[in-house]
Amino acid sequence: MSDTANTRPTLSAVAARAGVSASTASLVFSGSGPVAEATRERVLEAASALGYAGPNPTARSLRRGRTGIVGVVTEDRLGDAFRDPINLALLDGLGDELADEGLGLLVLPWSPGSRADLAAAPMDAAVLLGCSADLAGSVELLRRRRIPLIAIEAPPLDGVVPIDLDNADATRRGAELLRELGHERVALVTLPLDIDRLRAPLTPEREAEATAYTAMERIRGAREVFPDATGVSAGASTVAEGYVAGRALLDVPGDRPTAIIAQSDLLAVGAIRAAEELGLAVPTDLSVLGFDGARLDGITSHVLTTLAQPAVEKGRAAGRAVRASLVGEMPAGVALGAELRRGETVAPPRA
Amino acid sequence: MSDTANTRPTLSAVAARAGVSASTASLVFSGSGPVAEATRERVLEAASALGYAGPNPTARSLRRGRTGIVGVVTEDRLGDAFRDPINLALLDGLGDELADEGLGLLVLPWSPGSRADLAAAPMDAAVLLGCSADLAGSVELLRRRRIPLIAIEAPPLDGVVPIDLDNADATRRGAELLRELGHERVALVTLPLDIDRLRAPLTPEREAEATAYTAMERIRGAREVFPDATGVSAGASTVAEGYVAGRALLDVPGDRPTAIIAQSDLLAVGAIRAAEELGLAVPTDLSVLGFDGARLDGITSHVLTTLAQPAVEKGRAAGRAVRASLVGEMPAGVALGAELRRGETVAPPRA
DNA sequence: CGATTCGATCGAATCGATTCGACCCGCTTC
DNA sequence: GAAGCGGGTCGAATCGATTCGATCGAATCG
Repeated sequence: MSDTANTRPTLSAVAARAGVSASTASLVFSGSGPVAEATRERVLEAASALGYAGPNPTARSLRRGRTGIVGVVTEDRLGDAFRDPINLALLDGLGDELADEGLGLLVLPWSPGSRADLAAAPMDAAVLLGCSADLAGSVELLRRRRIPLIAIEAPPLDGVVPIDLDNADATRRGAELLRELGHERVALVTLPLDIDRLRAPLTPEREAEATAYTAMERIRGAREVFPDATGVSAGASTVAEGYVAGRALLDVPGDRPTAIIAQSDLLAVGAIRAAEELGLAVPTDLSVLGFDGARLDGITSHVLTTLAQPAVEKGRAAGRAVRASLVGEMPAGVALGAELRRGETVAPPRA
Repeated sequence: MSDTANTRPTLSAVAARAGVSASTASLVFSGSGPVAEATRERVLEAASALGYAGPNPTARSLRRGRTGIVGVVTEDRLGDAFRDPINLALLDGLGDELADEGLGLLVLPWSPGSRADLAAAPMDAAVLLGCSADLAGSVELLRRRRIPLIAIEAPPLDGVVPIDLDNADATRRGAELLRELGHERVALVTLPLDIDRLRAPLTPEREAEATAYTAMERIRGAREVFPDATGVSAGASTVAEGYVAGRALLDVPGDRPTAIIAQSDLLAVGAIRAAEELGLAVPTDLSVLGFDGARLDGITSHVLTTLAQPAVEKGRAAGRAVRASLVGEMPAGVALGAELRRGETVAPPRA
């Protein structure tokens, strides 16, 4: 107790007190190398007497060239990124896979302008998650740091390992179902098209300038079946936004769409709510297709027809890619598929 | 291009190429100290020629004694901790407050046994978030590292800055409202009592062994008004768990409770759902009180009567405490209050 | 019994920066 | 013209560990 200085004890201090060299003390803590039992005990005793908490992580990282940290680059505020159940599922998978390796997740909310942190944050690898905007910019910055980069559902980028989802094809299959049922007037409710997250009708101009890869791929898939399909973009993947979008599409004079392709389940639920509020029954008066198939704890009583994606597996795949990169391999990209899950929200259009 | 070795360039390499000393090159990047404009340019030029991405964060951290990282110790899997809207709101506040300072959040899901990471993760401070179980153990470990510790709603701990909520008092006020309305048979749906998260009726034994501070405080507050109140503990703060708890409390022979005090809004929603499924109208046949007052995007159409807590502010307060600690101050703890928000889910009991 | 091996330990170099004090030089100031 | 000053640069120490190669005694082997 008495010799516990008010400064953090170092390994050398412990070694000195135990009467051994720093090298030997280091071996005791790192476990790499033979140490006599008696010595080990003396060192540990000295450590606990000094209140030594183990090797300084920073110093160890410097020497070893590994921080044990994986950055997760998300958009926005932390909370927003994690508000989406699909991201949460992904995090579950990612965390799982990395925890085994003792890797921690450093969350890097990233907005254009604040890129300083990306350059200065200690990490061994980075996972780019839904960086719809200016992905290229951040990638460039990170690439210079020569750390492995894994991107979730991003356009192909040199030197970046892609973890992909067949967004276009899955949406196409969903759209085909609608067409087979007889639908012709189909409207889209898309995810935000860019960081501005404008809540507005789709226009060729807006689509041309869109930066959100996932949203655009899903639009593309829908158009393969309904080439003229249009719709509105939501400001976020939430029920509230889906509701607003739903009102915009349904509360109009003239011919309403008979089906809505929503780009997330939350948006779908919102659209359904809007429909019901307008006196439209789902699926009798309106079919609604979702995307994600994530657990929507308590959010709705409808069993959505949706394109269920393997979100946890997406995270796991990313985690495995990170691990592979860290041992020097160049992991192959992964392409995952979503599966059309038939629920109770689509039906033939009313005659 | 040609002299870009396959190894990461260092500051010295840049300095050498620019024909200056490492010290001067360092000044260029850190900005602390005068550098002639011409020199600065030469250094930056050399840096970009070598593809230098800026000072190695780890080395910088070692020298400066600061990592720029704040650990957030949560329970469980990442996803679970973030599934609770109240934690998300807290993260928003915390992230906001820390981002200004350039601090990143390192997420440390912590389960008994895996405490290795807590010892080895580089961080300048740690925020303990809902560490119901074995808090003492992790605190001891972290305290040895001499880093500032901030705990959200935890029992008082030496050397740990508390960010508290008046859980007991708030619940008491909610309970008083119920009593004033005439309720006598009141049941509790509590948050998990410990890491086992047993979904089971409350018993004196279980309560005695409970480790979840928040849950116990809220129980205590309720008992100040209804000393004999009992109920069930949920396995998580979710609608599904609330539903199960609600069934357990309501689907019974004999006298049902006329009111339920749920320890979170999600649990309250679940309980309401259970009630309605049993043909009980809320609030006519059953009053339900929630806790949190967080945004429940699209989860329910009921306007909950609840104890709204300032979750974002809780995060901000934690963030401020972290910042204060980092400049050497010993921040005072903060005690926040929840406010009874009258919704449409409580009413006098049916006569 | 000499040679070899092995286990235990240590010294010194190293990881990649930051920072303090010294130094040089050109200018002002009395 | 000497002293003083301050901008600009550099050398060397330092942060706290890890790790490689060397050393040394004891045990094994032929």
